[in-house]
Amino acid sequence: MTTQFGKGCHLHLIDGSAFIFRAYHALPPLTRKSDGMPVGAVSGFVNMLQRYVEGNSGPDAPTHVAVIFDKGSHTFRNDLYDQYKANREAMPEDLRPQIPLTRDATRAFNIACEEIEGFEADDIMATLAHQARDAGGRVTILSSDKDLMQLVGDGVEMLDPMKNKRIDRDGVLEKFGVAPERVVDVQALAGDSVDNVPGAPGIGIKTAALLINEYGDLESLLDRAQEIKQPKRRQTLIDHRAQIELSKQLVQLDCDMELPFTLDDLEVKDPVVDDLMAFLTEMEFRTVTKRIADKLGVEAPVVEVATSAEEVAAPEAVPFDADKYECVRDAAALQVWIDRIWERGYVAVDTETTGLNEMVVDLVGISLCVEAGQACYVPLAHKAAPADDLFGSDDMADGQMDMDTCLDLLRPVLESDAVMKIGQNMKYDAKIFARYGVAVAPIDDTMLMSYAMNAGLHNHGMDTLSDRYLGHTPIPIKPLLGTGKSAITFDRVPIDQAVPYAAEDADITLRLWQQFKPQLHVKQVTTVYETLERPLVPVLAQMERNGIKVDRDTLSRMSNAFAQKMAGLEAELYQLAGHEFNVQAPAQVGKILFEEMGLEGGKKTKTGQWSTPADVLEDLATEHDFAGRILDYRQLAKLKSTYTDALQEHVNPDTGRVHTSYSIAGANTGRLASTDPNLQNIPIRTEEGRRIREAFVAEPGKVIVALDYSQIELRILAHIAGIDALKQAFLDGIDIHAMTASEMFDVPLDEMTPEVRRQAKAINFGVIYGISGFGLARNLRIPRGEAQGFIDRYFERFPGIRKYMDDTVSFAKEHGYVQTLFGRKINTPEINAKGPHAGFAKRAAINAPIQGTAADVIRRAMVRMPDAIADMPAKMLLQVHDELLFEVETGAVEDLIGTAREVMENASDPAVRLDVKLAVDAGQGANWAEAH
DNA sequence: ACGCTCACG
DNA sequence: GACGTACGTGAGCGTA
Repeated sequence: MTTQFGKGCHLHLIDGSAFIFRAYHALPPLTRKSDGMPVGAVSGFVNMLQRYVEGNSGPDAPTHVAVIFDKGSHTFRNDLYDQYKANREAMPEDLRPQIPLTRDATRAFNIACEEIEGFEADDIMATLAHQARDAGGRVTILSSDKDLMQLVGDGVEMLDPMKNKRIDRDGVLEKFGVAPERVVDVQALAGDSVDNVPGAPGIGIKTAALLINEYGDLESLLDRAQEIKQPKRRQTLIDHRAQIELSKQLVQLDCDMELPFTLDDLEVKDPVVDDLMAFLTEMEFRTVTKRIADKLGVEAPVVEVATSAEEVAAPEAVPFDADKYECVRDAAALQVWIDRIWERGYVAVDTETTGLNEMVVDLVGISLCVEAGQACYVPLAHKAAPADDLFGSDDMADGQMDMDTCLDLLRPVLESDAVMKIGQNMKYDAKIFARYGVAVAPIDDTMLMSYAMNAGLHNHGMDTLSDRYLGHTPIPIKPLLGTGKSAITFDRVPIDQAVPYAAEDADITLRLWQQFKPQLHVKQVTTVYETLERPLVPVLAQMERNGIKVDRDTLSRMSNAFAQKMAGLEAELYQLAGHEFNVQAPAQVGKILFEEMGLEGGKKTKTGQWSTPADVLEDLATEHDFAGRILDYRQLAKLKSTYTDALQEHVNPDTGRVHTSYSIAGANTGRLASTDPNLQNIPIRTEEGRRIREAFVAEPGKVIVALDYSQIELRILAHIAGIDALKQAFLDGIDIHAMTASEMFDVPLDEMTPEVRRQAKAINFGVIYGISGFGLARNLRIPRGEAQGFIDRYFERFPGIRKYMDDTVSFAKEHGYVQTLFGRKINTPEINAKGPHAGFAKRAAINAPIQGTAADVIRRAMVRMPDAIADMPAKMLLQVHDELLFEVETGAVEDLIGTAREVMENASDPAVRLDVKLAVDAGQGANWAEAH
């Protein structure tokens, strides 16, 4: 019954993207009950298709129809002009997962559904319209996009589906002032701010049409531009000729594409009722399913809708099956996966490497997963022989793709805006890819999703998440790599063993994502995830890759000096003790102090050993030199081993710099943590330790700049607890600890003694930590009763603080979590515990909103910083909780300080209006010691 | 592997 | 009435 497309045929071309966006914006967010999948746009899309189908009767009915979609964001137009559509807003988060479903919906209606990588839907429609016209048929384009108006004429018309208004030649003339053939000329001149087509500055559609009508076409106009009377207009056309010609190329649709299908493939077919009903049921659309079933004259299938998330069993589990994972060994096999990724719009990615330090390790292989249970591993650099093979052990194993070939094939998907790349701790993989020249974006991260939802409940490593949320224990890596000295790197793992392990990681990640993504809304942490967690990934990746220059010679000299002093102290200590012992063993030190010397005040740890912490030794030091010497020795040993020695090992041989790694999901409160090495605890409190910072230097011609928030936690406390006296003090720029002391002890500010101020300062910090009489007493070394008196006095003067504390604890007891000002949730599972646990949990709950809000503030500043300083010769290097460190060219220091301070001081805006202004102190110098 | 101690905010 | 406590981290060392 197939008829050849030709005279008498009528082709309908539906602009799929326009349908999707209209559907998305017309409907409120709607989620599928069973799993929370957003389906609002799909529902709207289905409605529009249904209305379309219903309206297709009578003599004007189409014989052929197709819905045409965009695919990928990179087209030949981006090659012509990299700014094409560059200012287009990113696709909304909850729309992206619905895109593949709109394809499914179209197929469910048995309507042809077409898209071609690298081309816009407009080009496909242009080509089809020309083919149909040339074959003698009629064409109707269902779209209101003015870019398509150039196609109108000779049997091609547009139909605005919203206004139900047909647009023919006259309609185009009305809109553009020229015939359809000249529409591109007008667009080339007028440009298009939506698509970021430049055009000619200062010329709009009206003027453009005037000029084209006068000179006939664009080429003639540009050739004869000298003749234009208005001087400004003339000059614009002469100056911007290249830009105008480029614009024409951008707006000109491609009517001669090679299509992998023919018009005949687009013939109108009746829907297959079962397929359509199956799709609607799967989407859990009750009303729409019933309506369409009625229209089709069939019984509506029962759509089961769960009443709450808890009642729903886990989405029917596809069992984990390592045998199903594919090993991808050549380009053809990889291409199959890439095609599937484009079709899906998302992919879970995992990299395997030769180690854990992403600045050093080599890429060994890549895993991909597009659907639960369906994953592959692409081995790239596995060695042929195991490590203990003495002969030819560096030969590559057979059957692996060439690294560059693989990365070149994957790069388009990994960099495409249209494909979401899903990872578990994506910062790691993104840094690896970055070193291989691939800029992975956009990304989702299951670790960060878990962190946003479950901070405080458990850690967010893959093993934990898989066990907890998928009920599946991942294949352990240990048996593959071995332990200790005989451990091998992943490139020595035989490929057949690597495949199940590596592919499973991607499979797990995808399943976690499918589960977590819809839950972000339910748990109301989407904004936290999207503004405070995820955007930090590229920012931190860049900072970590920047690294900071560390001068090994400086450290080395200090290390030698420390060693000498330690040797001297060691000898003295042996003499004082009367025998040799291990100075660094607390148990031995305790034995000497509390048994051999018989000193009082010793306590034992829960393991039964003598305890010798610094504060105890400090008290003893007044009685006996031994304790003081131990303290001195310990300080030096700490500085030497942790800083001057270990830090040198962390200098990267390629960059000469130290590259820390930040954990985004480590600290429950939202703070970052720095590891390998920890650069957030470089000494500063003692003069000797502080000198370590002299080794953190700027390159020649550059300067280290440090900006830190002044008293940010106390300011946040003043805001949250609404303490007017504190707010006023910050407003007036008064010394906040002195003010506290003055209020508490009725001492005028100008008679304040350092001792009284010190006590008030301890109380201020104590408040932030969830103060207790015992803790304050120990900190200030005063009797417990006296400390309690201070606290009572404090609460009398600042009753808002006590209220904040009580309110916070009762909120935590009721809800099981506390919140920062920006909505970050910190779970408090122990808050209702009995016994000593309870005290910990209470204090943590009191502290978390304050510490967490401060953490949120600096995160916001960091996310905004790269754009703010983009045109400055400056790099952001480190974050130390309330401080950001930069390396800046000497001439740009003041600029950088001005801009970065602005970003930091206003970081809470516009989400939160703080009653207290945030203040930022700045310093600069050749090294970190000078900058602080 | 774990506890102790100590470096930072 | 006793208990055991300042909040949040990471690293190096000694000891099991």
